[in-house]
Amino acid sequence: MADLLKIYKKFYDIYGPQGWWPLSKKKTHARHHSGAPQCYGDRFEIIIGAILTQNTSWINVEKALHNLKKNKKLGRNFIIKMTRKKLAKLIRPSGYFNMKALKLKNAADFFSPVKSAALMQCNDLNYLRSELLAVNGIGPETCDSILLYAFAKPVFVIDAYTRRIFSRLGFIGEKLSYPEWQKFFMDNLKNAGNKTAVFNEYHAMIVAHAKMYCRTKPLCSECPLKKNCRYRQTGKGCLNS
DNA sequence: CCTGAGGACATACGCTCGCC
DNA sequence: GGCGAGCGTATGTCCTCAGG
Repeated sequence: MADLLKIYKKFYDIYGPQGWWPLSKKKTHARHHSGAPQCYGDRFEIIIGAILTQNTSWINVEKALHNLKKNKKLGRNFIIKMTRKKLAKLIRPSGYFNMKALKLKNAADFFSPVKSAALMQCNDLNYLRSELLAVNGIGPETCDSILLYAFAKPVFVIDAYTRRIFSRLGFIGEKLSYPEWQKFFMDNLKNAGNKTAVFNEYHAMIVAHAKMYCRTKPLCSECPLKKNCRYRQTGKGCLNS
C-alpha cells in the first residue's frame, strides 16, 4: 500500500496549511499567496471560481472575480439575469469567456438555494457526482472541486498536477482514468482522520509542490521528495498503465 | 447501444531567438 | 545581460465520430 499519508505529512512540514477555500462558511482572511484560491467563503462564489479556473491560472480567475465583485454581479441571481454577452465581458480575464459565461449560467440555474440545501444534506457521493456531472460545463475535476470545497464532501480531486507528481513518484501510471486515480487516493487515505480536511489540504499542497519543484521541467535536484522519487532515479515515472 | 480517441475551444504561460 | 516578439504548449470539458 502506497503511504500517501506519509507524503501528506511531508508536504505539510514543507508547505504548511495553504488556507484554500475554507471548510466553514466563515470567511478567512488568510495571507495572500499568488496562485492559490483564498478568501471566498460563499458557496456560490466557490462554484464560480471552480468553473472559471478550468484551463486557467488562479491569478486570472481572481481578475474575473474582481470584475464581477466590482460591478456587484458576484451572485447567483445576477448571473441568471445578466446577458451572456455582458457576463462574458466581465469574466474575460479568465479565458474561454464565451464558453464559461454559458457554463456559469448553467451552474446558476442548477444550484438554487433549495437544490444546494438538498445536496448539502446528501452523503451519497456517487449520487452527488452524477447530479453535478449532468450539468453542462461541469466535468469530473470541477465536479469534485465543488463537492470538496463548496460542499465539504470527502472527495479527492484529481488534476494534472496530481497525475504528474504521483506518476513521477512511481505510485501509479499517468495514463490511468480519472476514476482509477481517484480510487487510488481514496482507498489509500481511508484511514485519514478528517477526510474532508485532509483532501482539501492535500490537493492545495499538491498544487504548491507542482509549482515549486515538480514542474513540467522538474527541479529534481532541489526537490524535497527526491529520495523517494522514481523519476529522479530513472528519468521515468511509473510505467504501469 | 456504449466506449474511447481525438479535435475544438480560447487564452496565458514560458520557452527560444534576435536585437540592442 | 535585458528586453520584447513570436511561437509552441498546457489546460478541462464538450462534441463528434469510429469501432465494438
